[in-house]
Amino acid sequence: MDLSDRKKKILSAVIETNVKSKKAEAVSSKQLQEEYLPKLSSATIRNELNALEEMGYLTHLHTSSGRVPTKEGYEKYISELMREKKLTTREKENIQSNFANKLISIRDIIERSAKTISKATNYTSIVYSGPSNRAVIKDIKLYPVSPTTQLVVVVTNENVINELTYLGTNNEDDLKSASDILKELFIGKPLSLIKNRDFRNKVVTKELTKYKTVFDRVLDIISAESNNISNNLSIAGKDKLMEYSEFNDIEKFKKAVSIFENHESLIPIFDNSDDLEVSINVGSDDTGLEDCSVIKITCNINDGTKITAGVVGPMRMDYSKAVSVLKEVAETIENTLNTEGDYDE
Amino acid sequence: MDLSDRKKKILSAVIETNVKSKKAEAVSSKQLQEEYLPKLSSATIRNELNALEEMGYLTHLHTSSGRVPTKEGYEKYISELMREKKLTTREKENIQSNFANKLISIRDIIERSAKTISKATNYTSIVYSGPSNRAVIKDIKLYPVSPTTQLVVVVTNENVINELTYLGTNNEDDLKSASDILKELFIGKPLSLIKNRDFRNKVVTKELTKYKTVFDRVLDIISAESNNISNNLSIAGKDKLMEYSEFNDIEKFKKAVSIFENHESLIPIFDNSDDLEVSINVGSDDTGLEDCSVIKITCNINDGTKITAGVVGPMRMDYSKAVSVLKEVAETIENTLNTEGDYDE
DNA sequence: TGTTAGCACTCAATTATAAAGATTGCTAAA
DNA sequence: TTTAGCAATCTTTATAATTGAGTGCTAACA
Repeated sequence: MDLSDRKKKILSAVIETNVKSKKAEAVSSKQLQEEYLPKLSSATIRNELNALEEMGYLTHLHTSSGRVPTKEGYEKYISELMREKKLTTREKENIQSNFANKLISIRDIIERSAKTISKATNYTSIVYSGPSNRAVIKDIKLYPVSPTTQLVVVVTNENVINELTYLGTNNEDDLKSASDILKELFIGKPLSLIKNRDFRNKVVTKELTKYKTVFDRVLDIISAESNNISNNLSIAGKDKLMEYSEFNDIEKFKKAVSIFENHESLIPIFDNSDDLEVSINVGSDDTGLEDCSVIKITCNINDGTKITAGVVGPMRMDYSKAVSVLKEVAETIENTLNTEGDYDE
Repeated sequence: MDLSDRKKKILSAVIETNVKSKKAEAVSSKQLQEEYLPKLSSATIRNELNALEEMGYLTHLHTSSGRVPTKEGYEKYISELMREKKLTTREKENIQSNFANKLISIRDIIERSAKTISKATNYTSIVYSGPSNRAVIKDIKLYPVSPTTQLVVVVTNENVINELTYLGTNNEDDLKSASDILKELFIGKPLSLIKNRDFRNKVVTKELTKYKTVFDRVLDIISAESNNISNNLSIAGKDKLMEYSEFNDIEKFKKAVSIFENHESLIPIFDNSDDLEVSINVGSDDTGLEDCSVIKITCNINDGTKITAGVVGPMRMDYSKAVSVLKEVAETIENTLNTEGDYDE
C-alpha cells in the first residue's frame, strides 16, 4: 500500500526522532509539529499518526504516550523511505586505513573488520569467514618424541598446526622419509584440498604404501585443523550495546553479554548468507536477543572464500549509517584480498 | 593484634556466610547463633561483633542491619583464618584435561588457562604472558611483488608474520640470495634475539653488505612482531561477574564489561609480578573496578617466559577456592611447558 | 473535505504517608 | 561474663494522592 507524501514524511520523522533520542522516547504530535511540520496543527498530525497506527507502522505504549515505530514500520522505512547516508571522505579513509599496509590472514581480516565496523557504527559487529581455500601448506615436519608419541608440525601461510600423536613409528629416518614425501606431495596445496577424500586417495596411493599409517594420521590432523581455521568468527564492541537504553534493563543486557561471550549460537546466522547485497533483518529472533536487528553483507573473495560482515544492534538503530559502513568495509575487504592473490605464492 | 578463638570463629563465620549468600546479605547475630554458635545467645554474639567492628574487621551498612566484612576483615581472614580448599581428584583431573594431548603455543596456553580457571572458579579470569623466547624462526621468504613492494613472510613455531614492505630491490634472484643468507643466519634462532641490536650487528656485518637494506628491513619487521606476540593477554568468563549481586547495579556492570572489552589497562596489573607465590589484592583499585579483588600467580617457564594467571571477582569472593584452582593451573602449565622443551626443535 | 481548537480522559511517573519487619545497642539482672 | 528485654533505627513494602504529558474525540471552521 502506498503512503501519501505527508504520511511518508511523518513516518520517517517518527523513526528518525526516535532513533536519535537517547532513551527510546516515544514521539508526540507536538514534537513532530515543532521540529518537522510547523505548518500543520498537532491535531492534524495526530490524525495522521492514527492512520499510520491503523496501517501497522506505529504503535502506542499506552493511551497517552507518543508513537513508537513497529517492526513493520522499520521495514517500510528501510525498503522505501530511508536514504542511504553518504560517508564523508574522512570516514571512508578512516575505514580503509584499518586495512592498509599489510597482507593479512583471514583471521586478521575478520578481526580488523569487526573492530572497524563497530567503531564506525557504534554497534556491536560480527564478522564471519566461511571455509577458505586461502591457507596453503608451506611446510610439513615430523619429529620423533617417544615410542608412542610423535610431533607433527604443519606450517601454512595462515597459521601453524602442531600436534602430538602416534604415527606408528618413532624412527627418525622413517619420519624424515615420510615427511619428505608429504612435502613433495602437498607443499603449495591449499589446506582445504586435504579434506577431499578423492584427492587424498588419488595422490597418496600412487606412492609407496609403506607409510600409510603416517600419511593417514597426518592428513587427518590437517583436515581437522582445516575445518577449524576455516570457521572463524570475530566480535567487536560488545560494550557498545550498553549505550542504548534498550539494554538498561539489566536482565536484557546480561543476556546479550552472555550470548556474545558464548557465541557459537550466532554462527548459523552469519553462515548461510548467499546474498551479495545487504540483508537487513529487523527484530531478528535468531540471535536470541529480543528486539534486535541484524544487518549483514557478504564479500566474495576470488578464491571462493565468503566473508560475512554484520552489525547487531537494537531494533531502534541507525540503519542508514550501518548499511553505508558495511558496504564500505565489504568493498575494502574485497579490494584487499582480491588484488593480492597474484603474488601470494 | 591477635584475636580470641571465639572472635576468629565469628569473623570467619561472618565472611563465609556473606560469601555464600546470593545477594551479599549482611549477617545478623541471630543467624550466627543458629548456624554456628548455638551455645551462645545472640546478645553475646552482638557484643563480639561490636568488638570486631571496633577493630575494623566488620562494618555496618546502617544502624539496624547485620554486619558485613571490611577490606581489612578479608585481609585478616586470608592471612590468618582461611584454610585452603583441597580440590577433589575430579576437579584436578578436570583442570589437567584442558592441557592434555597437544603441544601448544603460548597463545593457546593462555587461552586455555583463562577458560579453565574461569570455569573452575566461576569468576572472570585473566592470563597474561610476558616476553617470551619460545618463538623460534622456522622459515624466511621474500617475494617480489612490484618495483616498490615486496612481501616478507617469516614463519615461527608460534605464528606467521607476513608484511608488504619496500626492500630496495624487486629482483627475484637478489631476493632469493638475501633470503638464503637470512635463513642460514636465523633459522632456529628465537624471535626475541632479533630485537637485540648487538646480536644483529655482530651476525649481519660478517656477511656481504650488498643486501644491507633488505636485512635491516626484514629484521625490523621481525623485531616489531616479536614485541607484538610477546605481550599476550587472554580473558575468559566476562559474563561470570554478572552472577554476583555486586554487579546488579547496571552502571557497575557496564563499567566492568567495558574494562574487560578494552583490556589494555589491565596489562600492568598482570605484568609486574615477580611473585612466585600467590598474591591476593583485596579491593584492588588498579583494575578500575570498585570493590574488586585480584588474585594472581606467576609461572616461571624454563626458557624465561613468565605467565601470570589470575582471577578478578567481587571483594566478597571465595578466595580459598580461587587460590587452589590457580595453584593447580599454574602447576599444570609449568609441567606442560617445561617437559616439552626437549623435542620442540 | 481537510484542518483545527478545545477539552475530557488515560496512564506513567513522582511524591507523600503509613505500616511492617529486621536488627542493633543499651540496660539491668542473672 | 552472659543474657533477656526493650526502645530506637532504618530498610522495605504497600497504599494513596498528585502531577503532567499526550491522546482521542467533538464541533466549529476554511
